[in-house]
Amino acid sequence: MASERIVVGMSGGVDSSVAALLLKRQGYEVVGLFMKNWEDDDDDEYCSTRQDLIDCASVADVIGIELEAVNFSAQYKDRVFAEFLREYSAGRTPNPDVLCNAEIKFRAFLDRAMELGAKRIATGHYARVTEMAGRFELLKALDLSKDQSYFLHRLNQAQLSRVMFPLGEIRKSEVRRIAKDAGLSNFAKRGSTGICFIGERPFREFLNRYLPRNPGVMRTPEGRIVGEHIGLSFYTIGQRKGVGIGGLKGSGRAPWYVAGKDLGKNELIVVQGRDHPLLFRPGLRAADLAWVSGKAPDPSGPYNGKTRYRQADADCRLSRLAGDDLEIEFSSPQWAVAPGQSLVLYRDAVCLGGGVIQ
RNA sequence: UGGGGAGUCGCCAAGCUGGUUAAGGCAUCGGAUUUUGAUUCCGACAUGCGAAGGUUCGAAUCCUUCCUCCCCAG
Repeated sequence: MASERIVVGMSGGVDSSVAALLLKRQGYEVVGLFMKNWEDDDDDEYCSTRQDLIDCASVADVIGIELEAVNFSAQYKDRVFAEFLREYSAGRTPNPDVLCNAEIKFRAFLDRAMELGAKRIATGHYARVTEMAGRFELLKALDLSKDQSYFLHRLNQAQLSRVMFPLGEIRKSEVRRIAKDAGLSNFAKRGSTGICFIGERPFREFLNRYLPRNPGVMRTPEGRIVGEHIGLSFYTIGQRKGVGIGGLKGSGRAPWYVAGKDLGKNELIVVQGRDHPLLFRPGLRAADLAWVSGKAPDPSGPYNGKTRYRQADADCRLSRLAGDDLEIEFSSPQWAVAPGQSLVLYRDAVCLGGGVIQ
């Protein structure tokens, strides 16, 4: 009796390894697929994909599954990185991993998996998918501290219908334990961070390879010049590190944060103190909307919104909903809302989708 | 040039009626957290107090000279 063939996106980390392991144990015919989507442009100081592939191979061997490798660098560059640079150039703060999921992992990768004879794919994401009468819902992971539905909110029905998240109901600590018990060599491997596929690296240097510097003045909302910036693109709202203002005569002892950008004048607006009122927004506008169900949510309902990954849900309501553009109001003002980041709406554990903050 | 004030870590800034390991904050750096960017948390950070002498058991703290800066006079 032929079992269903599942292609698992494997990164070399514990999560995707255990995802593959669990599916194998459930009797699926599992094929591991390793993605290399970023060609290292120069030094490989931060390039760990070689080790990742080795880890993958080791795990695949222990689990007893096939492993293949694919390279979507061209697609990544066109559909994700180009947009990433466009956004930064426009002074905003994009979230490339949200796009990466929608365009690469759950599109290019999914397509390849289909070609390999699979009907569904699986990843090590912490999230859940449920089906009711042919309709799919994206849910938060049971382990709320690891929930990654925020990054997946742009997935649509067609994509979700072909996706499995084996870790959605397991705690991270449990994942490591399973890996250890199964003899997977990467059971204690440190989770990867940084932009997906590009990895962790000094961000300002990295950006500087693609964006020109354009120095200007830093000033307070009152107009006092307090420093110089290297280019508006290199800062994000709410940023403290790198502002570099210290010990101004006559000012308090609180640190300084980026509160805004004046693109026209090339000025960075900075304020002192984390509770400065200009750092808080009562609401926001989002565009480029994407809804998991395919339809916009009912404007009347109360929702929870996230303005960034790993932020506590914030009560909010829709104050306006046009075609591809909405406005919401939070019941309490939100800190450092950054244009370019995603607003993701939830109703309890259900991730409804969202848009890009304007 | 006279009169006054000030020179302590990259920046603010305690200490200055002599005796402490020379506070603290910001910045910076390192780490933790984190599949974006941020935020947050933890840690590091002046054998040295403008310089040189002196007094003293002991000086950033007292004395002398010099250097630098600021203000007011001319």
